[in-house]
Amino acid sequence: MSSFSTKILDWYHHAQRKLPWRAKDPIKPNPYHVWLSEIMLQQTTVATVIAYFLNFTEKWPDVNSLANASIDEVLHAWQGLGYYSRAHNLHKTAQIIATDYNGIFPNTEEFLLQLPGIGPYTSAAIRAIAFNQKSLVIDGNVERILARVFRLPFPPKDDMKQLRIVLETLSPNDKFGEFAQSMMDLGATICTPKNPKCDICPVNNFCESYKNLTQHLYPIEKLKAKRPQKFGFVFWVENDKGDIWIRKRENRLLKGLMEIPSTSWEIENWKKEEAIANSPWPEHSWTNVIGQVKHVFTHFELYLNIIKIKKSGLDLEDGFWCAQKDLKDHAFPTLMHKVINHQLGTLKNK
DNA sequence: AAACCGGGGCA
DNA sequence: TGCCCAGGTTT
Repeated sequence: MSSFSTKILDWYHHAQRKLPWRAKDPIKPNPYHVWLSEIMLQQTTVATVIAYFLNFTEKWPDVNSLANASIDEVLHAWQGLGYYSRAHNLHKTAQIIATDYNGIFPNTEEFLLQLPGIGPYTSAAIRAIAFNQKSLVIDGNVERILARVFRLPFPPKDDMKQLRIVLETLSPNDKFGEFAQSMMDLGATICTPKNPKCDICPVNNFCESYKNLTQHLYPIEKLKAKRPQKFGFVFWVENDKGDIWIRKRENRLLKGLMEIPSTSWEIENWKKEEAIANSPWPEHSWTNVIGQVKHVFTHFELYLNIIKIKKSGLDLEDGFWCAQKDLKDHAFPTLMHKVINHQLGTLKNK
């Protein structure tokens, strides 16, 4: 009787899922590609990541060239991908590897964990996939598979130690990188959150929940808190030439990205007069609200009211005029793309 | 231990 | 529209 790992590795080789960061067989994995893809894939789907990965590797073919880029260039290439602290940490880590490691990726947990943006998951993934070391790679896919195979009676994140123990019992003694990737592929394509395709699953013989057709009951879920709503105003300022006043965010949320100036975002909606009093230009006569934009973050829903003035010769320190055709050269979060699109139509070159 | 941090895909 | 997701850092 075949083992779990034999079955899933056979399936993995047969499926031959082609992803741009995956090395083709005789060629060794490129640690730079593995690292870059793993950072991009945090909280982000494969379909979204592919285009960003291709663009990054074309712009910056190796870790040294990425280290030599400016943070603004990196943020611009990252815009739309979300979780922008990943881009800051990516850039910092590239510079550390270029200067402290002579451009060579470290391959031990001790050194990998010292790099910004690399925690236990990413360290394990890099060691397995880039260096074929034995490590226990546990992401959301693997958690879901383990919960179903073993009918785990608790939400997976509540006991990571137990997860490592049961994963160990399924793991092979070689092909560590392929096993890690095969588990994540299985979770992404067969052992999916909804409607898992158990009838064609290569390891359904090993799955205790499938034996009782209880796979839909696993993993056990935690209760989630409801997302609060927040409200703000954005101030659309144009001069005679049609240029737009923009500035760089200093707040921790969306730090380093550009914005159309806005109030803070509060639980209570602003009255228009209060919002204006808190704008950089409280003395000017603003239009009524000319548009509204909704954006959902992980932890709150944001509703923005847009108001507008036409003004030239502003003399503020925290921003600058940007011609409409040059907006594409700056890194805006998707939230601000919605505001710009509302005013100007589709922003080109997004 | 819990809160914080974005966005796109999909039913 | 609501729910899902290839985590790490900060508090």
